[in-house]
Amino acid sequence: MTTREIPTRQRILDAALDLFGTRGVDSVSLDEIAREVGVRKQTVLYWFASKDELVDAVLETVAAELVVVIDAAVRSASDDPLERIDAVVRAVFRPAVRRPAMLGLMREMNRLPEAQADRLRHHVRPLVDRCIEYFSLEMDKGRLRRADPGLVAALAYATVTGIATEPEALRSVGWQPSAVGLRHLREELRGFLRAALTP
Amino acid sequence: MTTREIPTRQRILDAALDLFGTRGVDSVSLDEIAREVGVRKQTVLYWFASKDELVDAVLETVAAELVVVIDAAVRSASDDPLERIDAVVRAVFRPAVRRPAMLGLMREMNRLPEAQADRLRHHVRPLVDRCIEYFSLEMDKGRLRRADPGLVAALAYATVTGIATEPEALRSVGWQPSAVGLRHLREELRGFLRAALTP
DNA sequence: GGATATGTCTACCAAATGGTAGACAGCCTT
DNA sequence: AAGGCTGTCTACCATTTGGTAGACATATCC
Repeated sequence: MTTREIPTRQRILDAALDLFGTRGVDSVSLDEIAREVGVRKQTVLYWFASKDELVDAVLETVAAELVVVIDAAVRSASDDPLERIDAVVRAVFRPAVRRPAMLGLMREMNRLPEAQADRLRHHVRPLVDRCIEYFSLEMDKGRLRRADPGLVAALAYATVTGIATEPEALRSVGWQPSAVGLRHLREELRGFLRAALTP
Repeated sequence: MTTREIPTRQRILDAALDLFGTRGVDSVSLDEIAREVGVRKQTVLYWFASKDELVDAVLETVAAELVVVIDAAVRSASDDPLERIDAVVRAVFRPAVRRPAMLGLMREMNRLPEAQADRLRHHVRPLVDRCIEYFSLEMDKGRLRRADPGLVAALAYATVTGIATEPEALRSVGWQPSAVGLRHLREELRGFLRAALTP
């Protein structure tokens, strides 16, 4: 294996993300991941000492990517808070289009054993704090509807990710998770959030 | 086993709901359910031919209960659409307080294999249709913000259930799923939806 | 060129899982 | 009283799972 190719470890992480995301962490066996990568299970266990460790690594990857992408959106060009929020929404939806498994994994995050959930919170926490701070600021300026900034941030977050990770409700009304479907949805959501957040 | 006690079948359903909801369908074994009920695994398999069938039965129970409770809320006393929506929100949150596993199971609904998801949709579909019809009507009357009624219904639904089933985001801001925490949350959500849905 | 390190493999294993076969005890009907 | 039905049990089983031990090949360093 020459050093020019994608290293095995990375390929394992990629395959694991896709499989965990689409079918759930517990339903996917190491064997399956190994098969997907074209390697033996023991090779997976060589790079990650246990399945738990692999799960942690995948979650960290996702969390880190999300944090980066949302963070970039939060301090986007525009000064208008609603434009900023829309940028965040776009940022959350973008990975959904490019990589549907990402959304599944966000859903998986809510059903982790407490130990793993804790490690994850540690990553996301600073981001949440920053958002709350920002919301609070804009509320003081009167540019966002006055309310408990923490709860509003959580509500907005839960709304966006709830929509993103709960395709069931949306599919029931004929919506399809295609790129164009997502754009339509995002536009509707934009109006929804705009109305909910402005004074 | 006299007929006065709770029949085994029901006790199995109850235990399965709790376990599936809190720990996820795949992570719970038949043995575990049986142990919870105080019976052997083979007794579980006597009442439900396979694990799949048990899962189906549990989901049907939950779906049926949700449909009834939401349906009742939809045609609640008040004529004000926002009061009605609030009644629905209350209806969704009530089981959350009384039986946290219910929420977990609602989350599980989004990660079912396609066959089971289909059977479930069949239950929920009429309810969704009714909601869409209602939204459409109120929009015509100008009492709700004009928009694609299907998408708005889905958004509202996803918002509520997203919030209800995604405690992660809320716990990050110090919110706790206690009865009083839920009340506080519901009040904030009420304002949120009111703003988002009114013209 | 030989030693060492790295990465992947073959060969196992113990535990758990969903599921089957069939015994058996109590109840109901005749 | 006898035979059948119902509900639960004991005893297995094949498969899958996460994980271990150690062989083997290739590359790197001295």
